[in-house]
Amino acid sequence: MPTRTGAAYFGRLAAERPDIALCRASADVARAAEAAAGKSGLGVGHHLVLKMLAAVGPCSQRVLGEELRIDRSVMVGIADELERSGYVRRERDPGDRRAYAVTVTEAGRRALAEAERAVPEFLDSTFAALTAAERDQLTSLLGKLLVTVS
Amino acid sequence: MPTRTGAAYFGRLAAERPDIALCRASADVARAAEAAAGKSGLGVGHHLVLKMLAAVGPCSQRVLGEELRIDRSVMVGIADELERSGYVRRERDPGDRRAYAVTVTEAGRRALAEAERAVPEFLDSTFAALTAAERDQLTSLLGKLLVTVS
DNA sequence: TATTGTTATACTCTATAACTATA
DNA sequence: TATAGTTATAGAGTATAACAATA
Repeated sequence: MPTRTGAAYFGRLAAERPDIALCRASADVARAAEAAAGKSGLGVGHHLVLKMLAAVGPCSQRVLGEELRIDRSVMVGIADELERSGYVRRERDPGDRRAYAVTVTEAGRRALAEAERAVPEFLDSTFAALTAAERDQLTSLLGKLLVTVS
Repeated sequence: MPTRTGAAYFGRLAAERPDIALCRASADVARAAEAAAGKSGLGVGHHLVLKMLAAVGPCSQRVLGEELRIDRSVMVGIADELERSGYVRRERDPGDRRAYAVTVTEAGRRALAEAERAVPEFLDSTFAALTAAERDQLTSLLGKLLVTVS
């Protein structure tokens, strides 16, 4: 039997296996996000840490990592780099001197604001195949999924 | 300022950033898939290769890799392991002697059938938070996304 | 020249274990 | 004992470059 092309097989697979569709879509989106993040000079993890700090205030590295699902051993490097860039300060938490109170600086807020400006365009191009309503639907479905799985 | 907990911050983030929700949901699902695949003895990639071969007939490693998005250098190892398990044969393609015509064996079909039996339960538990209609919605939305991004 | 399969290699992500200083 | 941060390391997953055989 000769070799067939198998073209368009993936479409059938994705229709049958939401898990596979989810993982491949995620890989594509993650790659696009990395490319977009690269332009602003902030990695995705750095961006998220800055964003969370700006939203909830000073946090320990443990809390940042738990919420953002970044391992503490990885968080060390992200905090190092953010600190070296002047975007973050590591102050000791007076209530628990083992922990840092990681704090955004003004420069960090500016870098975040600049990175945030690129987000709508990134989302629009990445999710261009979906209408606004469909995008909301997707967000809602993923939200339900996340509650149980994580 | 004392360190705050930041609990439930991720929910807000996911509601605002479908890309992040997608990537985290995917990571969770992939982990569940790996665990489920581990039980049947077939890795996820091995399972997919067997499934595609059973569905479309003998394929070259290149075609398998392109469709399943597995790099050819990785496909070598998967084909090696499937061959060593007796699930696949590598016959030379008479039409192009550079390429193999990778072919499922009977043992391969049996292993695939057994692995496939575990899939519905895996999907039901992984996507338990969604109704059947919502699961279809998700599949359809991801399908639209995949067409453009990939 | 280009392509299939192969090998070696590298890079990212993630995870684990062990250590320190604090609790 | 347990926890926060740190370091080193190891394992996946993915990607690149170079090579032999063939087209």
